Amino acid sequence: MTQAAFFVLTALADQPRHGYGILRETEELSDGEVRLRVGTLYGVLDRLTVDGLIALDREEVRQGRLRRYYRVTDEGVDALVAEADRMAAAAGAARRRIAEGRRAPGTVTSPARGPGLAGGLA
Amino acid sequence: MTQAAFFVLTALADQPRHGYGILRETEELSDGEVRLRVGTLYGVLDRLTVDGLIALDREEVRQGRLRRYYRVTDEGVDALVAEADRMAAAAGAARRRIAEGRRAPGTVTSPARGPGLAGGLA
DNA sequence: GCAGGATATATCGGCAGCCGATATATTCAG
DNA sequence: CTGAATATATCGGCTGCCGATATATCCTGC
Repeated sequence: MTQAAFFVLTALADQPRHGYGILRETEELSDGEVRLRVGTLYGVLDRLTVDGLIALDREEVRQGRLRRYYRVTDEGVDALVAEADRMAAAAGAARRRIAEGRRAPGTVTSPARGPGLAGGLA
Repeated sequence: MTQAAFFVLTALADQPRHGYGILRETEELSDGEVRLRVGTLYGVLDRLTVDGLIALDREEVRQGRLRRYYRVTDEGVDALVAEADRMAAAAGAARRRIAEGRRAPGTVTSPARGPGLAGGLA
C-alpha cells in the first residue's frame, strides 16, 4: 500500500468524508506534516474503490457544490490495521537497530552493558 | 523517503553491509515479509549516496567476488530516526481513528471535537 | 565434467503512482 | 470585482520499483 492510500484510509477510518474533506483532515490529523495533493487524491480514490477498500457512501449538494462522500469497507479497515501493524513493526525494528549500532560505534561489538536506557520500543 | 530507502538504511543501521547482504538482512529482520529486489537496490544505493545518507565504507574481495560495503552517515541516522518516528506516529494515528470509527459504527459521530486526537503525529 | 544454485555486481525498459498545472463552478470577504 | 476558499476532475512529466537480463565465481550433487 502506498503512503497516500494509507492516509486516505486513515482519514476515512472514523467517518465518511468527501474528497476535499480528506485533504483537510489528513493535514489536520498529522499536525500539518502530511499534505495530500489534489492531483494525487482522485487517483488514489479510484484505486481504493476498485480494490474494494473504500466505497461511495453518498452524494450531497451543499451550497451549490457537490460533495461525494466515501467510506471505508470492512476489507479496508482490515487492510489499514494490517498496514499500521507493518509500519509500527518496521519503525520498531529501525529503532532497535539504531540502538545496536550506537552501542559500539566503529568498534567490534563488546558485551559492555549500557545505562539501562535500552528499551525505547514503541 | 521511500519504503525501499527506509529498509536499506535500517539494514545498515547496526553495521556496514554490502549490497547482497542488505537484501538478505532486510528479509531476515522483517521475518520474510519485506523482500527488496535486486533491480531496486542499486538505484536506492545511488540515491542515498548522493543525498549523503550513506557512504561507501570499503571494498573487499572474498572468494573471488567483489563486496562493496556501505555504511550510514550521521545524517543518515538522523533521517532514519525521523522516518521511524513519522511511521510510528502515523501507525498510532491510524489505530486511534479505527477505534473511534468502531465506537459508533454506522451512526452519526458525536460532536466531541478537541484534544481527543490533538496528539496527532509526534 | 557439468548443471544448477547461491553469491555478487550492474543495467535497462516497462509501468505504477505522485505532483504541479490547469479547468470549471459557487460562495463569501474585502 | 477580485481573490481566496470550497469542490470536483484531468493530464503530462518525472521519479522510482520491478522483472528480466548479463557477467562472473564458488560449491554441491550427479
